[in-house]
Amino acid sequence: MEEKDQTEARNGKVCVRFPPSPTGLMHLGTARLALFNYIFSKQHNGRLVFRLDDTDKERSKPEYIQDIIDGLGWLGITYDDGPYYQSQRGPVYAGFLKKLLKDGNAYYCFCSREDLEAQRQYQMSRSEPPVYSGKCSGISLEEAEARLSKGERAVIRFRTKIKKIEFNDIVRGELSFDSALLGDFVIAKDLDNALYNFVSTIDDSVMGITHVIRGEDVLPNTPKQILIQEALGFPIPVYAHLPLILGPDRSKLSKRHGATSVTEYKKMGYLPEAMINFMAFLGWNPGTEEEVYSIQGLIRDFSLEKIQKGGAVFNAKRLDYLNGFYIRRHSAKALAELCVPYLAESGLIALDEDDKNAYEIVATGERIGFDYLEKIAGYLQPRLKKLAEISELADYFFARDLETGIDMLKWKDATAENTKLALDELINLVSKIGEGEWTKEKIEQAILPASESFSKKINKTEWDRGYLLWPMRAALSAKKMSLGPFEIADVLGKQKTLLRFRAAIDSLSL
RNA sequence: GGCGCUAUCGUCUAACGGCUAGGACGUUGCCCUUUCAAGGCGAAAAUACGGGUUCGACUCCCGUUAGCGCCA
Repeated sequence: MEEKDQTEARNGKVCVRFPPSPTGLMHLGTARLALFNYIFSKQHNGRLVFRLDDTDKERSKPEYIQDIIDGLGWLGITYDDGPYYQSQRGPVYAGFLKKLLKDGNAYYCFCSREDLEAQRQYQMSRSEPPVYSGKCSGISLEEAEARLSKGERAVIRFRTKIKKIEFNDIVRGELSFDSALLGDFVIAKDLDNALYNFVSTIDDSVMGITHVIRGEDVLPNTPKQILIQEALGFPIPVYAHLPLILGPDRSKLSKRHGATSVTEYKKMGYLPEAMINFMAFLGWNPGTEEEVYSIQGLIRDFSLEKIQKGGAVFNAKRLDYLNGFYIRRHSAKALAELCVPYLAESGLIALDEDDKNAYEIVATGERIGFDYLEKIAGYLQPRLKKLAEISELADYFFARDLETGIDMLKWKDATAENTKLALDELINLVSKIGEGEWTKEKIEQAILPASESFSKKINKTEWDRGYLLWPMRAALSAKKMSLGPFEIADVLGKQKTLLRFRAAIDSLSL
């Protein structure tokens, strides 16, 4: 409720921001921050500003910017304003630095790195807080500028007022910091090179950000930012510091965990809706037992107040489960459409430039329609955790010759002779099914009863359909694990099914 | 070293100060089944520790421990 009051007090739209540093690919932690800001802005009919905090010129790369933009696009996270680039906003920051200098809220510091380091070591050895001594705080602006013009080097420090800084964090409640422990901190290397902490504060204020929703790793920066905002007469935004996403070792998710970028998840065949659902439930839950949430559901039920305070370890198995769940929710048609790029990527099929509904099986040159893919997708649906797995699970539908042989084809203790008998029987049964009635049900009706009597035929006392069905499945798939035999036969069609049975008999080399 | 944040099954989490501490993933047993999945029904699995406050503490307070974060 308090949050609402502060929101209204801003006399306008709620405005949030997503300001990644493009110094690496966008991983889950960053994407989740974007997601929560997006949801919050939608809930309040507000505005989301996209800003690239690219002041680190060495580490910021255009390809990382592209990766972030691609990732957001894929997840369906849109923004209302931006992207802004901090690297292009130098004059704005210089202006505010000059103002602080002129008002005496900042000053030039000529202390050398070595002196500062020595002082810090000394303070730490005496268990004192490592704060700047304030040695240069008495140097007037005129004197400082004179020294600068003579080529002396200096940084710009903020003149910290000793006070208790208190603010209300939506996630963490009342927080208070003693500014004496901060000292006069550095805000810029010089007028043209303001530091991260300073520029992001300036931008948040200038851009009218009402709610700063960010990771708790920057929580210790907040008092400094509030001090800067106060000195410049800016309103203080509402803060919400979210718990971090952790790697398996419980440390902040980063590159060394192999933190996968969002675009990488796309390549592996994760669905954006699964990613959204998964990310939202890292640190948040609706307080009910409902665990399936679309973006619309999140906009309806999400609230910052319900966010967990502790960091959340990323659980890949759960993501896989969710992804499989969402895959199963699609229609066979929709799933097949999603799978086409993966099948093409792995070289199983080629797209037809002229006919959007036609594909070519690369290994055989055979032309197939979309219905072939749709059938496969429908059958494979329960086994798919990631879209990219389609290629491995469906490869035998796109193969020319299969490697079978006795070890693959025999069921349990069956001999090569038994197995040949089974395949002969299958050819016989299948031949009787007309092309026009070639469906999974018809094939099953033709073969299942025979499979029940077949074990007797080869003098097995135990009733076991496997003596007929395993060779069938193996002959059609050449795999120890695959779809059911009737499903495969259905997809393959009568001709290819018979062909594979004969090839299997040949592979027995009797 | 200083400051800060955090603490419920292996993981994500639920539980106005009041039930056998609930759910999900994972693990596991059974069912279904030619294989592998999916599905159905079960099981094991947690309040970090120590003090208070209270008739009663996962919940509130203090301390300890541990983890993490920030500062160079």
